[in-house]
Amino acid sequence: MTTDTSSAPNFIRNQIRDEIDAGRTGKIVTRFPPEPNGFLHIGHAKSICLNFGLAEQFGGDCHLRFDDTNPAKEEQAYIDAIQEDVSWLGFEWAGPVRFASDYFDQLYAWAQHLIREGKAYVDDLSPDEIREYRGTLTEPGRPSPYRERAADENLDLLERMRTGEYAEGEKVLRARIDMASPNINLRDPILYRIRHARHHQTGDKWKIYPSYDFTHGQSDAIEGVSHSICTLEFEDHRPLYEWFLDSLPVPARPRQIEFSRLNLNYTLTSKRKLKLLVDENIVDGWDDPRLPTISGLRRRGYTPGSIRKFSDMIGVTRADGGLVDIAMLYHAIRADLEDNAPRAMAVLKPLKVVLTNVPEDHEEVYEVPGHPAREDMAVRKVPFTREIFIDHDDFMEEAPKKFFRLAPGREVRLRNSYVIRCDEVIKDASGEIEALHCSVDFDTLGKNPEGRKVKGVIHWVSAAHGVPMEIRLYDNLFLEEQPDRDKDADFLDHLNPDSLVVCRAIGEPSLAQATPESRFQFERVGYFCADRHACRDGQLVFNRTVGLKDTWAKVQKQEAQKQDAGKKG
RNA sequence: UGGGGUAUAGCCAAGUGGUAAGGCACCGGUUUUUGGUAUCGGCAUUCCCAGGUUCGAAUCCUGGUACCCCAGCCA
Repeated sequence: MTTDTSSAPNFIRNQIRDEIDAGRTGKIVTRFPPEPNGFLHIGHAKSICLNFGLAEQFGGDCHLRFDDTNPAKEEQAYIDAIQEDVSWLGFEWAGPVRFASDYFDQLYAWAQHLIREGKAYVDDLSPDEIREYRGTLTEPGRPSPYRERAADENLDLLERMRTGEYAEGEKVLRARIDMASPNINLRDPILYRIRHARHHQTGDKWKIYPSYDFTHGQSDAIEGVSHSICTLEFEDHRPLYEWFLDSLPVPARPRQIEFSRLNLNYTLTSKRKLKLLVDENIVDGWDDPRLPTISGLRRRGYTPGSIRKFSDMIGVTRADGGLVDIAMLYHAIRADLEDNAPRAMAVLKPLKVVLTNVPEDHEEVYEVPGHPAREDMAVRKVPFTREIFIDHDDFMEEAPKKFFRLAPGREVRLRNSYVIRCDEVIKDASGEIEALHCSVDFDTLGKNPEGRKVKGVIHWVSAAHGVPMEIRLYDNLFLEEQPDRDKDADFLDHLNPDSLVVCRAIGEPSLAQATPESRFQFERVGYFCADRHACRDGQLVFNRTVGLKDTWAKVQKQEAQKQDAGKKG
């Protein structure tokens, strides 16, 4: 898979191009600024591809900066996981990993600067009172009684907040802007709040922590970020972002640009809700293959290239309220794996077939290409014996005409091997099919049979040589396109009870060598990835990344609908 | 009902006054020892709606409509 830089244009890229052409900008510096309060998901991947992609395209830098201003929600484990995800996607940040907390000293000095300028004050109002004084969407706010405090007093109070003299919630530092602004973000936003919490980077040094608004733009400025790209919900914060840059002696003048965040159907891209699924053990951790987390996609079998391709496909715009079809993600990974995944045969629902005209001790071994179009991939040895397994879905006792597979009296090609005919169906006492007796046409190896056309080809595995495997068939976690659309309902009501189905499968012997995270196409079935945790110590465990397109399933569905309509009509 | 945004096909999305790119999905043909892949063809007389300007409008103007975001000491 190519890791070439995206060629897809977008409004941000066009804008930067124009700025460069007009000589209005210097070095391009972007940043990816996650808060380490959870794992990254596909929506973050879009932002990562955008920010790192822009830096690559324009010969600039992209920083990785943790926006760690709220120690109550953050953990070192998330910091580690986020770095691994970004690296896995194939991006390298410029310079060291950065933290907003690296700038806490500077931020504090700037807060003092604001106080001296009469642009900030310590407020003693309680959280409830602050909300009340803030007004509503349609009514202006009122000034706090503490708004006119003298600079010296404010300086002293802030210092005492810093050293832990007050309890949480007792005091805050606020910007002094405009309590009547129609933009609520400008109604004296909070700059610092008291938190007696240990911070993962700064330990117990601070008892107060700066807010996002007071941190973000200044951090960008300190790092020399030229373009600070974020999602649409921060658009209303831009005047505030600029107010701080205008009010402080910052070393650079970054510009904030917003784009719309990604919504994918049949899943969730809300960190809070993903965390709930993890915390409630509804899924198997943050890297559960059903989650749209980067680590979940990885474990499911997605490649970095496929995620980058997907990002290119969906584009970058300011249009909101959209919902991207997950079929696009499926397309992206199929396109990658079609070219790059070696092929193998695996039987998910084994049905024994006895080839009655093959001697008991007969054995032949085929050398089969690893990939139909890639000669660089190693050939594999596929043994053929009297007893084999085929997939239950490839046999029907009473088969419709359009069924090109095995049925009593019908012929089918064993992939890479002979044409066989089904002579007899063996059942147990309860009437369940136990095995099939078939006969081989030995004149069909590598050539078509005389005088008749055999349309069907099915995969199979030698019973004597096949290796047992656990296969995990993953499907969408939710049944609804937008599980959290109804704000008053519980999105958990839409969970798909069949999002994970486990199969006891049998694979061709070459699969015994599969290493964790190796990917295969199981021919006629789908793409599978050896589970990075469970596939070890001789255990073979594969996750279904995505199925192959299935025209037969589509035909079946249409036939069923026709029958339904027939009954009703 | 204050403020800030967004509307182009089932979905994503180019397009910036010269006569609607592309991708996904879908439908059909060809090839095929994967009902896969590949390949060929189809898929918006019209751009949220209504007026207006213009030789010419998705693009400009006016007035509507729908949807998204904001009232955390979260980010």
